[in-house]
Amino acid sequence: IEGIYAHIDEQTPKLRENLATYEVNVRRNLEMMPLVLDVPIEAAISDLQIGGIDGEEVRRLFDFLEFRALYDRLTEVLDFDGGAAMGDIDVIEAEMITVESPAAAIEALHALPLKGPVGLAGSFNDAKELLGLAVTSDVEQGDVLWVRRELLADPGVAAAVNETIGNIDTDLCGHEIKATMRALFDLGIDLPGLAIDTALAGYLLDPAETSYPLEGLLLRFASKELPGGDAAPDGQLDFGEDTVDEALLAGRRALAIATVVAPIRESMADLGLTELNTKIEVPLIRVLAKMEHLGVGVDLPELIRMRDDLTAECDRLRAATIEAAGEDFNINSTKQLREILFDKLGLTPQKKTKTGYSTDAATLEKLRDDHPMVDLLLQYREVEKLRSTYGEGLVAEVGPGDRIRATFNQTVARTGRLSSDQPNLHNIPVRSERGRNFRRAFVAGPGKTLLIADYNQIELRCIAHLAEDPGLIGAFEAGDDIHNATASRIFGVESDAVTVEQRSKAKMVSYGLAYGMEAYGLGQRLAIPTGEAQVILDAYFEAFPAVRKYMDDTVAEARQRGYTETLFGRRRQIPELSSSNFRIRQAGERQAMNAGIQGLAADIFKVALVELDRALEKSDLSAEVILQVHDEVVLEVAPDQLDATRDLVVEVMASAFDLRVPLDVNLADGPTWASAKG
DNA sequence: CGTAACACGTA
DNA sequence: CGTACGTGTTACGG
Repeated sequence: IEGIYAHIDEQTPKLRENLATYEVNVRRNLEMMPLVLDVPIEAAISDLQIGGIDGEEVRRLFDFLEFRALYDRLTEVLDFDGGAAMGDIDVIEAEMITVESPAAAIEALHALPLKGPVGLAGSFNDAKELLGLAVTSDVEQGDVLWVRRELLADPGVAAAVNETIGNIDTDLCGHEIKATMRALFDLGIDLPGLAIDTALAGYLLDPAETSYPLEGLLLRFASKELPGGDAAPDGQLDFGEDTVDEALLAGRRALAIATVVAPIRESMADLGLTELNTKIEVPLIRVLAKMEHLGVGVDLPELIRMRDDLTAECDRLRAATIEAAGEDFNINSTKQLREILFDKLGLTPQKKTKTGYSTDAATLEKLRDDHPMVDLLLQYREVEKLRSTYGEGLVAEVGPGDRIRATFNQTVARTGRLSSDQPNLHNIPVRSERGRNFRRAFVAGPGKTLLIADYNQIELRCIAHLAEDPGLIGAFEAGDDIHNATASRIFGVESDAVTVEQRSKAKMVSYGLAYGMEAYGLGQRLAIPTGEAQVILDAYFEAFPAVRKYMDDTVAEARQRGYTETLFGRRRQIPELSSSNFRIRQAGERQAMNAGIQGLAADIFKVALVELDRALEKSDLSAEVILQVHDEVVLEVAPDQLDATRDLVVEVMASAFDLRVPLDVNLADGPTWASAKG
């Protein structure tokens, strides 16, 4: 506790700020939910990140921070008596049912009651290989069946799993279950009956968290703990008991999941998240697991060739840049580069970062004519990026069958989008010619071809729908080139008289405003004075007045409620909206403006993905979705089914959701990902 | 070894 | 002084 106080002395201003917003939330909770107040105090303790200290210390901490009044109110309403509530937390314990033969496993699986929520927990080793499966048998008794991997690999056992917990009617529950589903596909096991994933539920309740550990949910929603969870902190030796076996750890987790499901469902219902969860997010888990399981084919020799070519050119450009600089230095070090450019060569700094003058591409672009090394450096940066991130990076991720199997994260992006890692397939280059070449290395499997479908201007269409702007809606309904139509209205010229430059500016404005861009930012991007940018912005809002009203209303509503909500009910807290810091508050306003737009587009896309997978499974087509990039899907298709698959994809994507404007879908096909061009 | 900072790729 | 991400690199503290 002394350590905490010492820390508080340093951090007091920041802590006070956090606690101020926290207090607002608790007060609101107190007013809104006077009967379910066991949640806030637990949340309070975990929010303060002082888990492990007892009630008396919590009280002292509240006291110290001058929140004694709040504490008193909480204890009064909660009947929370300091120490007792913290001390008497139940610990989850499991009684494992283990089986030694396929026959015993099959019998045990069929003997599972499967009544009420069934907790399922996979166990993995460091290499992320599945070690076995824990399935709750009797949650009250704490009985959990453990089936280890060797038994799951038996076809009879796999079939029994499919027939029991794979049954669509099972109330199957998991936590970060996608990884388990993905591993089970290898064994021919499919779990289409999944009803809820508690980590995903945690994300829907608050998408701003960085992770959703089961331990935290268990404490918050069931006031229980997992034993042995408090491993020795990093850097300290753990002199605890012998290694607990994997089966028991997974068993406890399975029980914890089954325990926490009911109150989590209640919370989701309270926030209106049930339909979003059951209709979209949960079904999406299996679709993503399938995509991850299949992976995308790569032309490995081609990829290696590209990497080697880039390496050679990198070496050449690095040498040339250092030669031009007249001094050896680490070209990848911005710190060293700054000294060369601005101290030694005396070039004019453009803008500053936290640690000194910036050396980013925009800066270097302006200095290009001032010294020969600048142009070489820009070339080096471009090639080095391609070499390291995409050349080396992609080659390192190629798996069995020359396929790359990324992870599609469903609980990361605060807007509801997906993200991809290991590798990130959402940022494979496309804009520059050289970068785009990497897409030629993403290929269809043997005897297959790729079909690529993407939504045309989906975010702008979302704006048109949300703002109900007659001008925007009219342009989309007429099927006009939207940037041309916008330019025509902004600059007051006939649509056939719009110049390339005007169209480009209109495009910049359209996308900028979805992010809350202001005149200064627009001016920077268009390389024009802020005043001129303001004129363009004013003209835009005059042409599309409903858009400005939508933006204003959205921010006002978000500020009043403390969160934003998409059309599908996806919530996002934005505490920055009540910050006393002008800059932070403005950032919050931009996030609020963007959340409904990007979020709606993400929701529509998720619906399309789920329905596309469902329609393909129902059809006799063999096509499979293998990639997703925010508004684009890539499918692997048998060439003789191309026409039929195209029809189905367009139909499903275009009708995923009824907006006030049509959803337009672009199609392309070919042997590689490069076949698609916007 | 982990983290911050910078830079830069995508929608 | 435009939103949302993930990765590679260097620098730096423990």
